[in-house]
Amino acid sequence: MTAADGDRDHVQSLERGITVLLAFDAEHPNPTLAELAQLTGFSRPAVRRFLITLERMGYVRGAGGRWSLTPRVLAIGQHYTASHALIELAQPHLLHLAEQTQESASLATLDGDEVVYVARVPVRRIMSINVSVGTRVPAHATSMGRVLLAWAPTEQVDDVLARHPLAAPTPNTVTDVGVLRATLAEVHRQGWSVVSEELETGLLSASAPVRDRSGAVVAALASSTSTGRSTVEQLERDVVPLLVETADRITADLGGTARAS
Amino acid sequence: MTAADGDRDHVQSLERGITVLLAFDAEHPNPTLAELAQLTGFSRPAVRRFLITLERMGYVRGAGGRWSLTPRVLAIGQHYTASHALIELAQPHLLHLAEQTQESASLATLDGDEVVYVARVPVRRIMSINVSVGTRVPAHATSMGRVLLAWAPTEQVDDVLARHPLAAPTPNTVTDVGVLRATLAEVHRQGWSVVSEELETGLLSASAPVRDRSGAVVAALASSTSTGRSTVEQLERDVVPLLVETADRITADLGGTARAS
DNA sequence: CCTCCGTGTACGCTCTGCGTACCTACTGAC
DNA sequence: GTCAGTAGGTACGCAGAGCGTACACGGAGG
Repeated sequence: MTAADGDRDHVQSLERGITVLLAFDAEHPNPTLAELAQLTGFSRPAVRRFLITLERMGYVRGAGGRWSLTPRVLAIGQHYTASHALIELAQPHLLHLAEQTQESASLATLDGDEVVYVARVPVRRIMSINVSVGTRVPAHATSMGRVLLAWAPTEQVDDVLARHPLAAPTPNTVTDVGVLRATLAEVHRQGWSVVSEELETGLLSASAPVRDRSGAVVAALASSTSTGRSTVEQLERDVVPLLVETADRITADLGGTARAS
Repeated sequence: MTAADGDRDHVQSLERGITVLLAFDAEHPNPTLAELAQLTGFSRPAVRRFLITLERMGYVRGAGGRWSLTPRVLAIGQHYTASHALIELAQPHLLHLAEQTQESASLATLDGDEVVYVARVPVRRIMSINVSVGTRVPAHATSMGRVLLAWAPTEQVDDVLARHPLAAPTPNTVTDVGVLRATLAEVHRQGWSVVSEELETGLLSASAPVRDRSGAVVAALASSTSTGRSTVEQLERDVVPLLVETADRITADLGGTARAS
């Protein structure tokens, strides 16, 4: 159409259909057809076609002029989990870590400039937001993100640090690129990271890298607590060794070795 | 095309695109383009178009002739969670229940003849399969399924029980329709369900209903343990009251009351 | 009664999406 | 070195999938 759209190898209906699926959220849990049309910007008949297709596939349900997502939507995410052996493998180790520390244990991966939780054993509610598998947080402000960035390709790190301004969820968040680079070097050297109150006030967490058989860091293991129950010093002394050991064990399960790189 | 396909209001490209996305699984975590074409039955150029579209949306990544899912896929499932206030609301109660019982706590919903876990706090690994949010199990063989069916519309129950043969994962699984109906009536009457070793040998679980403000049962809360650590009698005596109380509290959070119906 | 909200349907046009066919790049056998 | 045999990319022309406009309909509220 408008020349700029001229994208070859782009399947319009697929993107539009997924856009419709994603239009369901906390603000619009049971939209009407007209509402969805407005939200997505597509015509009503178009949205209706997508909805009917999605309904046949079992992802949405229409009743009384209102539409809603079905739990089958959750199955889509399962395919990510299933296709990454690491996640299934890590589960028992996360449980063990959570039991030993009596704190929430998490496994996360880097996606762009964000950290994505891919497995989790919650113990207490510490964060204000409800962290679950799939939740994303800014990488530079978390111990998991620091670990993942510390071993990431240079260009990827540059890319993340180049974003301005870097989000600062708390007054403590380090956003100075120079300081961050130094921190990453330090994390790389010592093999773990502890971050205090940079993502959320009162939140404290430690993280260690998990490697695949090629030695590449593919995930970060973390244990999170609150400033009310622990301190940076306690974490470094008591939790970090356990964390590193657990991460190395997951690495070993993946067929890797815990060498530095 | 072949007349039989003549389905109006069906968007082919959307269904095909999602089919490509779902072709990634444990057996095919890093397929090649040709592999995906074979798996889905679509032509290579078609699959390529879908992949490129999905890649632009951030759901897949292609490298070295191999494709893989990105963690962004998990975000799709988040929309289900976000659009159901119940799930977010229930989280702290699940944590509390898990802490008090020192056993895994789960919240599930009915979808067709299966129960789908929609929230979960794992404590120990008891089941052989890795249960996570999105996991599906046959409804008739679980305490959660029994609870959900006990309050489901008659026709839905008929529909589930009409499936032959009903799956029998263990020798203990009740598959006799008459017995099941009697059990459902009993569950409805007493307000909870305990099931022993019908889904998996050694697995024991109790469940209670969660209602919305209209009084309809919308989810089942469960606590699971193993025959090695508890018995049906212990569960009924110690866990069921706690379970019912917790379920009622979630119901109250939803603005409902714990009346029978 | 009419109006305003909403959904469903018909229909013709266009451009999206289709697959065939062909080309290129790499790998390994011999 | 050649030559299959494998893979992925691309061009292209056709068909029909998917598009939006326009209209019918049904219920709620004035």
